[in-house]
Amino acid sequence: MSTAITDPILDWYDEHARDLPWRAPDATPWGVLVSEIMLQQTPVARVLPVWHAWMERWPTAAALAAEPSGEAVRAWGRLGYPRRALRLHATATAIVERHDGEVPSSHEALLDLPGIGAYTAAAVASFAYRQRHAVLDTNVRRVLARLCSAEEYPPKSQTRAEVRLAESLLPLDPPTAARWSVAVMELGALVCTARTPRCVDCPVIARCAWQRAGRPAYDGPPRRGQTYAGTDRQCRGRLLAVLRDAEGPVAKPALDAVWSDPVQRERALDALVADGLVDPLDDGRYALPA
DNA sequence: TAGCCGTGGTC
DNA sequence: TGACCAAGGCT
Repeated sequence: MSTAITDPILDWYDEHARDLPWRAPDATPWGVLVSEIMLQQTPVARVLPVWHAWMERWPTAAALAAEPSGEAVRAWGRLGYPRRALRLHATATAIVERHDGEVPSSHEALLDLPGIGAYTAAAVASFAYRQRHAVLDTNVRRVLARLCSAEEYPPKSQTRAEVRLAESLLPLDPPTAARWSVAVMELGALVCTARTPRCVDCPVIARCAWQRAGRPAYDGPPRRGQTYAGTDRQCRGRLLAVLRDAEGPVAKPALDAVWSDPVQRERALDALVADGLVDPLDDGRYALPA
């Protein structure tokens, strides 16, 4: 633990943290969990309205578990990666069945829930229950890569060295560790950004190895560009949007209309059914899952 | 483990 | 303008 790094970032966070609803004093563990799932690969600005509507409608895990999973998929709207909605519904069900309706507080129990991996388990345990865990998301990995390794970007996949580094920086006191975790994430989101870091606003610029090295440009393998137009993903998105926007079941021609290539369309539709995002009815129509 | 899984904003 | 990016997880 190095207070020379942690203290300035904690102080910076106290002054500059965004006022986000899932950080409010009255935020529930369920609200924190919902926010973490929604925020996976999705910007805060797009999550905010959906989170508010979601929490209004389903203030508890039990409330969500009482409804068909298709309602979760519909309420997910255009957040993207709709399997997250399905898994969040499954997690709500598991919380009711296995944890008496309460979001579990142990990292291990959280990890057992569908759609919750190492990051999200650590985030919920830290932010909802003030525990001490290394919280390694894309923001934290980037901050630590620059601050401690003089690299512009972290490695493509997470390494044990990164985990060890994050653990070594964690303050010993659990509530302080939890605040530190959210503080580093916030620093990465607002100052130590991927594209154009605002180093002039950085509270630890004097300690930054990347800064000292002259901010060398990333020289690793090319960071994968994810093309989208024409992919199965785009096709799936179009098909699911038809079902989301419809009141009830939809006839096949309505789906055929949104994608011209029949081979790709059928493949995508089959995959949506296999994923449980689409329910093929006996009468030949399609619906969101019951 | 690399590839897959949505969507929209940014520069 | 199009490539890159945004609080990952699963197989």
